[in-house]
Amino acid sequence: MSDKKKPRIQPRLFKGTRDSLPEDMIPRQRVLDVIREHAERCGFAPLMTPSIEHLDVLTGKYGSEAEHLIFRLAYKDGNTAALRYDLTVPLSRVMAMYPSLPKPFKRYQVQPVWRAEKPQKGRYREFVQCDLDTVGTTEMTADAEILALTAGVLGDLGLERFVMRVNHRMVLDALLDTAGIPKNLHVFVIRTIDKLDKVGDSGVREILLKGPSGGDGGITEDQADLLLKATGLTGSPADVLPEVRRMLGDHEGGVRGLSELSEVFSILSWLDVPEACYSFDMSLARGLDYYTGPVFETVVPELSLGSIAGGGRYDDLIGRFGKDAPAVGTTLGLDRIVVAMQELKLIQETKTATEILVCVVSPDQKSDAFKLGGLLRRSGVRTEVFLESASLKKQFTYANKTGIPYVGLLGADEVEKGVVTVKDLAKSEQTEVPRENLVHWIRARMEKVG
RNA sequence: GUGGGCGUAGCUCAGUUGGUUAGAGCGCUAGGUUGUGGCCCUGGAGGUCGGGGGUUCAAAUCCCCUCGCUCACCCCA
Repeated sequence: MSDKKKPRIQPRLFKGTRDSLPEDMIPRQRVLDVIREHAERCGFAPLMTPSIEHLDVLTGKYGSEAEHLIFRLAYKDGNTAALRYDLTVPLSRVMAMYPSLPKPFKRYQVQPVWRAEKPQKGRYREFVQCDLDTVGTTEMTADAEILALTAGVLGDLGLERFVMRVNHRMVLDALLDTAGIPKNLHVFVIRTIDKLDKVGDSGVREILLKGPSGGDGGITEDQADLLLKATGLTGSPADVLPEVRRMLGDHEGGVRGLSELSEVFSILSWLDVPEACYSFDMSLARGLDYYTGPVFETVVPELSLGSIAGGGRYDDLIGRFGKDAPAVGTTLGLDRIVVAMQELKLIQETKTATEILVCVVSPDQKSDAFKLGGLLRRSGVRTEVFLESASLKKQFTYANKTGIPYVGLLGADEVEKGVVTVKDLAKSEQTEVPRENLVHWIRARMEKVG
């Protein structure tokens, strides 16, 4: 009857959003488990904040470029609210609101953020971020700990060939000062340098010489030479630090930035972070306005999906809410990490967590099936008991499509003999297992698989 | 905001001088096999050809407008 009627509302997704079906969620949860484990192992505590904030809490923090990308909400009488753009600004608000929190305050937070961008490959309007931050200390130990934690997580996930690029905002500013670049061109120059990966030295040089308006008003040839020479200095800290120091001379901010970086790198070595996992990279800028000290960004060079993590020190951000506090943190791009792992074939496709489906062979055996299911579940075996009275064909089809590896059959014969017939769907092998051995039997097999 | 590509079944797509009732594969569903899935065979359901207007005896096909998706730039996870 009404089957014939078409639904009036077309099911569709809002631009830039997607559904995470079980096959997407299962690997994501695995990644999340690793992140959570590492975070708590290092003393980071969980935090959640609302998705919606007052608009003025968010504005003026990210810089004019990013500011357009804040998702604004209008509600009654022209009041304005917005969806959070990242997790760092909400944390800053929390720190300003609860001054009695013990310092240093270390927290991790996993929640979606929203950006009103035009979506494209690997970029969405809603995506999940996982942030790790330490508030309340200016010590570089905090910066280094966060980098080490990032490396630990990525290493544990099997992403071996990642590189954490590290730079320092003060060093960058010192470089521009040393080159004699006027303050009003700093933002332009830094943004241009950030494009090195894409357009290369010559492209960057061209843009720099032309200036922000594209005509003249750019920097001089000599300045461009100096900048490109400096940004070419990328690699092991032991090699690069001294050269940069020579280049920047006595510039006060430069000296301070370099000494902070060298401290960070020392601590990383104490923490046994392999040298191959990080580099000093003079070309790293980071777009967000609120960074004040070390900045970092993690990439997997063999993949072209942008950065999978990024962060830095933001000592002045919390102060804008009235209560000063230094802070440093990183964002792990949960979704992108999963993509990276998929592309590197580090995730075996799993559609279900269920280990065995207990079939209801006939209505008479319903109680036996559910009793067995209960027993298995109490023993920690992930068990489904088929909920409907249906043909075995249908029940097997369900197991097959869902990806459940084992099927248990408990009919009159089995009940009488005190066994369960278990079929391995992948191998198409079937055996009778005594009821009391079933838990052990499954455990042994599931562990072998992984 | 600026450019390019694409909209035909749930999905991936065929469908050229405009011409009967718009097709395939996959998926879904029922059966072949009433204690057994994946393979195979047979049947079934499922389409205002993105939407609107125009040209024409006739439009998925040609023209105009519009909406949507997508990729790139910008910026970023």
